[in-house]
Amino acid sequence: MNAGDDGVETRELAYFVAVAEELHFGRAARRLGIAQPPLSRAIQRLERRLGTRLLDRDSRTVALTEAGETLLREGRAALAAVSAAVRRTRRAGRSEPSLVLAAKPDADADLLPVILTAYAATPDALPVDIVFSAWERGAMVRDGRADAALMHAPREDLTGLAFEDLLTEAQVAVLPRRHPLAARAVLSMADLDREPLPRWPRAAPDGTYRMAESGHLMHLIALGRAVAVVPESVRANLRHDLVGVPVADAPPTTLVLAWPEGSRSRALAAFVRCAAEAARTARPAPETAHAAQANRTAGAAQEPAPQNGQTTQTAKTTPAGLPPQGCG
Amino acid sequence: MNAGDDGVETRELAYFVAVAEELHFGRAARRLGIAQPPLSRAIQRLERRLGTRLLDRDSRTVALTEAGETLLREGRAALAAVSAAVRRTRRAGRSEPSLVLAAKPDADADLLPVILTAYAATPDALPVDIVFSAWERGAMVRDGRADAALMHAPREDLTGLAFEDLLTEAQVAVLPRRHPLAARAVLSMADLDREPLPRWPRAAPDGTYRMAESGHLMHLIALGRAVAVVPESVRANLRHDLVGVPVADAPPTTLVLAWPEGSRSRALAAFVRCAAEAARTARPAPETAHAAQANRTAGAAQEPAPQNGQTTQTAKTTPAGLPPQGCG
DNA sequence: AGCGTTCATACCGCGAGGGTATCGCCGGTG
DNA sequence: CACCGGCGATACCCTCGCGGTATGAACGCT
Repeated sequence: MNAGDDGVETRELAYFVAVAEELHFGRAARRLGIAQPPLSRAIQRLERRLGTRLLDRDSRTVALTEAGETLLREGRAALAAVSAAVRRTRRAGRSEPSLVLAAKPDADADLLPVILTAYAATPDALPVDIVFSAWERGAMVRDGRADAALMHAPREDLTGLAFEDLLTEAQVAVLPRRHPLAARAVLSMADLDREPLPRWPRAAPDGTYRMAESGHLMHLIALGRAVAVVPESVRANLRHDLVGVPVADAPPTTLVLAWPEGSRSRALAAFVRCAAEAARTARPAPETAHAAQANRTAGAAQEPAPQNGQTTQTAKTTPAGLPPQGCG
Repeated sequence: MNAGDDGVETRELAYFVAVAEELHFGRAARRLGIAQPPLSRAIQRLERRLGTRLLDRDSRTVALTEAGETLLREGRAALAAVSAAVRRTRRAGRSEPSLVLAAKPDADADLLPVILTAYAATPDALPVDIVFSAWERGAMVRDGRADAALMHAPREDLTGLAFEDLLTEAQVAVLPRRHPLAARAVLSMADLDREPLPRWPRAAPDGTYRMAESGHLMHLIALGRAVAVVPESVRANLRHDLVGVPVADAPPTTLVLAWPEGSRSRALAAFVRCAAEAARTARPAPETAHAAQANRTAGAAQEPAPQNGQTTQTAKTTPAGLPPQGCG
């Protein structure tokens, strides 16, 4: 019933997104591998089709209009959806199927091997490819590059994803062994606020500075250039010159297995079930009390959608297909 | 960094979706308003680009392959995202902004007028357009036709939406006044299972048979052709020949206000906040004074003529700007 | 004023996309 | 079993949209 579009093609969206990101027709055209005039015309055509001005441009500067802002945001989402469709279709067409799991090194609470061996013992287990990424795992699941990802619940943005809790743990501050606070039995966030050092994860929403690898961060900490607040399970793998001190009032972190909303893959459902069970049996200990998932908020990046105490809750869904019973 | 697509255009996706839905090139072509040969070639081109066979066709029958299934699903989502982007951009470009709220007649627990008047009293309240739709409200929010929708939480699919709970209520069975069970003080789902009548909402996930308007359903029930399990608030508006009997083990229903995940609209955020607060304050004190609201139009309009059950009807509610009580 | 930068316009050539005609295949049928 | 009808694929043509080059117009800078 619904044709789905209005003659707006993905190419045009990609063109607009490029211009909106560069705010410069020449650079955008170069990035797109085309000349500048066709790009100008494409934007004009798009504006004509939408019946709205998208960019305020005065031959000296380019700025987004209100409509342009929304098209940038929505257009990115639409392009991501298209390329997710393409990727997932390609993967579904491969003759030898497999699962791609995105993980973050040193951040799986040593659960990864447990999950993998448990799943491998499953009747129709597929091969599982692991890809490591420190800060793109959510995007990888969303755009079809990965089938699932291990992520940290309140810290990372889970909008658009379905997920299953694996393990909730308290957080510790990672400090140099000789740091004044390192001897304390427990800290508070206020203690760290008084530290002159940059703290990680930092609140900065823009991609100012990201840690490509946790080893780098640990090195920085050892050098006395930063402190970090991380899930307590990383204490097990800390360098000898670092210590982890519990932070009493740091919100607990939940390791979750996330996958694209509405996935119908039977294999994925089996993997999720298996991972959840593996996590449950591997950590039979009833977790550290406060499990409150009250504000599992969307706004990891940028400001949260509704600005006042408004909380955006993400729907928690269960894997679609009915997974087969038994996990090894 | 990510171009966003692979040269796959929305037109091609729409073409494929049409064929996949019709499973017939000729009909699909007719539906798309093009001839059949170009459609065949477009599908072939798409298959070549994706490197996968999407349809198994033997000049007598057309069937989806595994990859085709996923492209149908994902492609629909991608097309919805594109048209959502277009619609939202168009709306953002309009000079006189407004909010579009999708509601279901007779299913708002009489909360709609409360919410509307409360929001209208807000400082920068926008005009609110109400569109009624019995079973498409989620899709309307997802694809940008509406900014928000009143939905019922466990009953309706909220994936891809952010939402805020407004009101949780128990469910009642609607029965003809002379029905044997109508005299009972309370029922169980098992009682209804033993009924030979079709029960609504039915479990059938496919769009076998949908009730375009609740009046039709009520009529069917009065005729003794069906029974329904609905939120207890509809008892207030039941026909005289029907009664509502509590169903003890029916899961409670939550009326939620849902909006697109990641919306950045300030107006929407204000509306959501206001609705939540209105619901909270309206609840403890059941309807008394505000029933005679002049603005009752929204909740009262019930007889619009949707011919094929598909059409939705709009009613514009301008903020009269009279009522007291601020919302923030 | 001259120059460089930047977006818009003019004009042109090519190829993708659509149309018509037809073929090949298959299943039903008298 | 030959014929017909329906369907998707192929062949061929044509148009128009997209991209390229050249140039114009507006603006900032020196």
